[in-house]
Amino acid sequence: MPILRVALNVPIDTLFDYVITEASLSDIGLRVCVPFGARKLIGVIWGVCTETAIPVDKLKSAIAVFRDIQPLPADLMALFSFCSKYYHHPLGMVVINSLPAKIRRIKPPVLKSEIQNVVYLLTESGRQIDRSSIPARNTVMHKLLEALSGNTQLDSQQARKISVRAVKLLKQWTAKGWVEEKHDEIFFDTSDSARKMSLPKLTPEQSTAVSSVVMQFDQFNTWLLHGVTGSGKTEVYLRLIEKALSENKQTLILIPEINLTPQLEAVFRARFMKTAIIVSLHSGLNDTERLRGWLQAQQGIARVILGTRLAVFTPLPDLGLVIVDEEHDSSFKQQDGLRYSARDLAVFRAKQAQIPVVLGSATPSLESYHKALTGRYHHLRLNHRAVKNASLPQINCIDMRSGKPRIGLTGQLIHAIKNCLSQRQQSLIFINRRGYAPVLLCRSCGWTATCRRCSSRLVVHLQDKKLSCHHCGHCEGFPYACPQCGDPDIKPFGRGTQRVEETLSELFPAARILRIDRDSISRKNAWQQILQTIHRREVDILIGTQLLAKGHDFPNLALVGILDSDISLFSTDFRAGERLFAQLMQVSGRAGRAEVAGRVLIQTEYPDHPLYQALQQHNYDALAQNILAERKLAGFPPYVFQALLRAEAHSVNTVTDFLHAAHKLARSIVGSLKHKNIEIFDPVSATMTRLKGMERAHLLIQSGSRQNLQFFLTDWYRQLNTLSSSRIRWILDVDPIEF
DNA sequence: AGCACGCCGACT
DNA sequence: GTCGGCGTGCTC
Repeated sequence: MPILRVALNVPIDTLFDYVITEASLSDIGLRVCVPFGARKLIGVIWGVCTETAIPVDKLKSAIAVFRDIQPLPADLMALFSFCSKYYHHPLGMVVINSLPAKIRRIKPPVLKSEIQNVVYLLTESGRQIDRSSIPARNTVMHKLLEALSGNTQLDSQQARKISVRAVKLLKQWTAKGWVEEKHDEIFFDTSDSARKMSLPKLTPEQSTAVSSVVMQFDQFNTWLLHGVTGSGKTEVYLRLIEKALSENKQTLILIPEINLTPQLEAVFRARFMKTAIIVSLHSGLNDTERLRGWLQAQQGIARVILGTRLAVFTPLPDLGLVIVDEEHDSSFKQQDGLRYSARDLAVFRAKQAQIPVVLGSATPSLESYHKALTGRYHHLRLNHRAVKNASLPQINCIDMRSGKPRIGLTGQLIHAIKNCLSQRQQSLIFINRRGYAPVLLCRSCGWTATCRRCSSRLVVHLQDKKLSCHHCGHCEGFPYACPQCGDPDIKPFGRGTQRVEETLSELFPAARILRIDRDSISRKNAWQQILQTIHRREVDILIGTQLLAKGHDFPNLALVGILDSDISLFSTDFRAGERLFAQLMQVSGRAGRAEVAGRVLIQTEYPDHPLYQALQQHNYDALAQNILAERKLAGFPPYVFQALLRAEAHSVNTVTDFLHAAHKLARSIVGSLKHKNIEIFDPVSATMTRLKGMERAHLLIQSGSRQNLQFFLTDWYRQLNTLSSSRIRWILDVDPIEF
């Protein structure tokens, strides 16, 4: 009897064998339902063979093989294997967790209308409904009828935009005969005329970039598309996608996890609406939508796949091009469970498929930049802005060494805002700290409000009279007096977005001020409305956190003011400088993108700091090379490769005991002389020592050779498994970016 | 990760 | 005498 080797979603890095009456090699990659202990699980058939090392009395029979969906393609399975080996994470967990939730269930999904979009339209009797007979308070019904009037078709996604209940209503109306369901037929005009709409003219730099990649379109190459903000990287992507489409290839585009997906999606749809199906895979999708996108990609129906990091695991039979936009963005690195870097895996996929991969950024990660400098990546530069007359903003520091203003805003910045207001231009104040104030302080005893579950201070949110922990979400009421000494003189200390908003509305009572941070964007589609409000010039002053910094165009923005960025200059995290620079470059890039000249003012006590100097000169290279030189000297990435053993438990002792044992183990493994070049550090507590009630610490391993590090980790990981107890939770983080 | 098994304290 | 607490260990 044949034996199935099955990958299961359990934290044991091994395949499990099952007997089955009939199976063939073509079943590899199919889902299978198997008994596992006392429960039933779904797994993926990783191999079919006739022998097993497992004693016969232990072998069980598989329950059912699912053939509703094509097996996972071999290249995707190879990606999973690589991922499991490289990140030292159980294979089954890698595989199963990257599949759409609907096909991870023991009960297979109902697939009938998944792939083809169903559209709804009014029937003859539906058109004769007397709308006045429907009570006015049934607003959803009215909106839906309005949307369907004039023979308009709606798909379920459009219906959901009207209301979440609209989809259900459509089903009810279908039953009543008011509405009919139709399978949307997909017509594509693949003629040249359809492709060559009126395209924007490329700048010489853009043309060079496009033609360089196009010339080597049939081989693996990593291209670092290094273009200043507003230089038109998106247009380069669009031309390359067009090339891929013309060769009948699929394109995978990875984007950071921010609310910018709809924007980019709209741009892509506008360009390729007539020529290709675009699928968007982001966190806002429900299970059905995600499955539909995944299946359309897997069947080759979708030609352009736009998604956040998880999309790197999509099956793509005709993959011809990979793009990673904002490649420096840290959201490409998963920060729990399997801690993979979608950017690195994207490069792996391109290599696998022997196709080009384009990493785009205005401020590349130092890892990528270093690879470009050393020739492993091809460096493509866009040094000029693409829009006519749009120049890079002028960036200046406001020297605060002579004294910090009590209200947090210098006279110079206030004056600049006033100027903008009088010229009816918009300004943006960037402060990367939400809430009213970061600290609540007792003036007489020095007590500060701290979180019970985390080693963090509670942030003052004055508007709802709450103290809130930005790490675990814990919220509590505002105390009337100091809980330690009883003194009622407790005061918010420092500044967040809310306080800046308060100050500015006092200074400019007539100005229309809009604060944009995670607190102000509570509702889901509020973001779209906010952007429209800004574009319609219904706002004079914007106040925002990094939410505002990324990717959006604000054509009328003339001034960006940056507050309190100095803290990051002296962070213990060696990547803080790199991140701050990227962020400030990014937010500065919001100014002067169209024809309004832009200006950026940075309030700082360190105007001579190399980071600000480089920023003022728009000189990424100077700073990057400066930091690289430091890193080389100090022996930091990208000159060494790191792995972090992260551990957490309720008690500190459990964590330290485990890490000390792991440390001893590591030393003995290295001592056996099998391993070279491995540097083992002592266990230290994490930057956030306590998080959500868990004590956290870690142990760093470093090596000048990625291969040496991997050899070591494989040995170490195997033995760590025997060391663990139920009290401790641990994980290996390969190429960590947070500590 | 689950889930069973197992060994000790408070209940009808 | 048993219900249930969660520590330990196994899952093809």
